[in-house]
Amino acid sequence: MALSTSSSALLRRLASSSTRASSVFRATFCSSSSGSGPSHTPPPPSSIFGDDAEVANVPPLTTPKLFVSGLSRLTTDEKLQGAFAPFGRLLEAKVVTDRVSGRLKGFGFVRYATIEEAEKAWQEMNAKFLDGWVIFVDPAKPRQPKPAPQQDTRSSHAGFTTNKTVGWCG
DNA sequence: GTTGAGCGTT
Repeated sequence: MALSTSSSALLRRLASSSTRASSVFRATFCSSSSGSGPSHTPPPPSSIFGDDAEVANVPPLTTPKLFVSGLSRLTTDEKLQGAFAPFGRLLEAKVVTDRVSGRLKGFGFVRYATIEEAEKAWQEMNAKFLDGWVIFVDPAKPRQPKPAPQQDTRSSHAGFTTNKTVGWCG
């Protein structure tokens, strides 16, 4: 099963209406009871994993940079930084702003010092509330394929000049 | 004065 942005996109639809999201969450938690069952909640079988409870539930990150979506349009860099700061050393926390409208796009990026901290923040902050909205954390993709590394086009004196020996030596 | 897809300006 693919546990990735797809599922996040699905959940985000359910969590969109903040005021009416309670019914969605309630339906999620009430799905165990089929109706004719008592209100007694069965304890979780913690010993089912035995002594070898090693589940690869969390794939390792390949980048210390995280993509945070679902942000409120009131959430700024500082808010993002304040929310992700206690989980590790943030090297950068930025929300993306639209240059045309001048407003926040509703998602941002956080970059930690190590992948380890980024993983922790990922687990701790994914599908959590921030500024009244449910945010989703995912590994960030590389920013750009680096299209133009600035080659000097002014070099008319490039090292490709064919040194033509003109003239006769005699 | 925001209501919602998505991966960024330096």
